[in-house]
Amino acid sequence: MSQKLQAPRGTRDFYPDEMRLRRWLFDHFEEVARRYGFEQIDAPIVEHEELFTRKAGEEIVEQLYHFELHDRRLALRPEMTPSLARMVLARSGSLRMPLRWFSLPQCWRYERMTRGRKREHYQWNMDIWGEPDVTAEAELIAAACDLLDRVAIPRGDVKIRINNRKLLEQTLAQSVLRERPERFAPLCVVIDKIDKIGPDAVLELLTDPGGEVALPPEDGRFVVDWLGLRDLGDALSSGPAHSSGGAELSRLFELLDAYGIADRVVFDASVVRGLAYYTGVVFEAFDTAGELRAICGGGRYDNLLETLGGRHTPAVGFGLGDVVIGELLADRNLLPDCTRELDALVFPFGETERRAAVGVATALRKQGLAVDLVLNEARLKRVLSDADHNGARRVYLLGPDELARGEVLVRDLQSGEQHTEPLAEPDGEPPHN
RNA sequence: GUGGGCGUAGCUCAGUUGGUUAGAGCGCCAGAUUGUGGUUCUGGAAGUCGGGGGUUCAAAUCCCCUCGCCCACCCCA
Repeated sequence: MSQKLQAPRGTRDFYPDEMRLRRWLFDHFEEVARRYGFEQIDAPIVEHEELFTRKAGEEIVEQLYHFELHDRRLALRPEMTPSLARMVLARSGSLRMPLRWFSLPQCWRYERMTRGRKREHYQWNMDIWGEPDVTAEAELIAAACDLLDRVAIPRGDVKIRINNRKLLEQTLAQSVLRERPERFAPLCVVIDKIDKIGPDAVLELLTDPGGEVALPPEDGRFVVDWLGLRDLGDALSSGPAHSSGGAELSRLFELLDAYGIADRVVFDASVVRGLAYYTGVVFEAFDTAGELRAICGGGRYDNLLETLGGRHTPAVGFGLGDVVIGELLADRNLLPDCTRELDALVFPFGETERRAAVGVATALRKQGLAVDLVLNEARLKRVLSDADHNGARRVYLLGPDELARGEVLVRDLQSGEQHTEPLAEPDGEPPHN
């Protein structure tokens, strides 16, 4: 096939087989969102590029799909949060807080591909606006856990690492960053890489005199040592005396215990996330086997609306992409067998019976059934074979004999049993989904 | 970006000392008489052997270039 006829690298076509799996996953996203009282929103996939450029060395900004059209600089959204913030800002006077909004945006990022990383993915976003308390974080983390349960990932195969940028910021504010608090965001962007490049490389970046952070070596060492903490108690005792960030974490873990998910979360001082706008609690889900990149990530971004010119509005959210969780499910053989489902197939033997067949199909469709009507003149053998192939439960057969008697012959494909029904009111069963 | 592997029918793949019309399984299509599927049997269609160039009497097979896919590393959400 000509290369120009292939989908661009890193993008996917969804044939019915794949689409059914996607539908299955999205149904779970939507159902969890519904159970937590979230309402769905959407926004344009194309935004003004400026909405996404934040100059903190974020990779997400460097990997924008962008283009210029009629003197406008536009970009495909690499994530949903800026669009969401834009929407909140536009109606900030009339929105009744707190808000619980979710979305299923397709997001784009131009980067080199590896396993679990494409240039396009669908990301389930769950956000709460207007709630400064960590009760919001707890609610979101619980929702993420519910999703993992719904797709049957064994408890323990995925855990959620939690940290609080505020705790780190408050710790560093008294020492390393006392003279340069503005370097905190770029510092977090660098720290985010620690899992991928290791502590030594992070130290190098932090202390690079030409870098955005440019810490003295001993200060860099202090930061990297801090990141090694995995026990909240240790972090609290070695942090500042009355850190609100530490107190938030203690409270959050308590709340998560109330949700019954204390065993699925861990404190990890090295988690900061790679986006500049996070201000407080940050978290990410990862597979405990360590085979994949983060499955889900999120956190609190209380200042984002202000940076767009709005009023200070607390907000917290997470994103969970379809690609990584799809890999995880495929690896564990947890993807369901989604077969096509069709309630009925209606078959007129010839054009003489078509009018009656249309009537049967219409009546069944009015009952809410999924009905395929054979559109051409076909042989019965072929029609039954098609019906079988397409997962139809019943076939409504209309030949000259049936028409003469004012009946339709109904064949159940599972049992092979047949019975007749009066043509006037064919008796479909309720839809099965 | 570097290294390695792969690219033959819709899919999974056979096919080397270069040698007639390039194969299998699955799938697809059509039959096995009159209006009955999932099984079986028979037959059929379908491939610029990823693309381009070169060597040769002759290339799926050898060489070069190129594109694409996979893995690892590098890099990075």
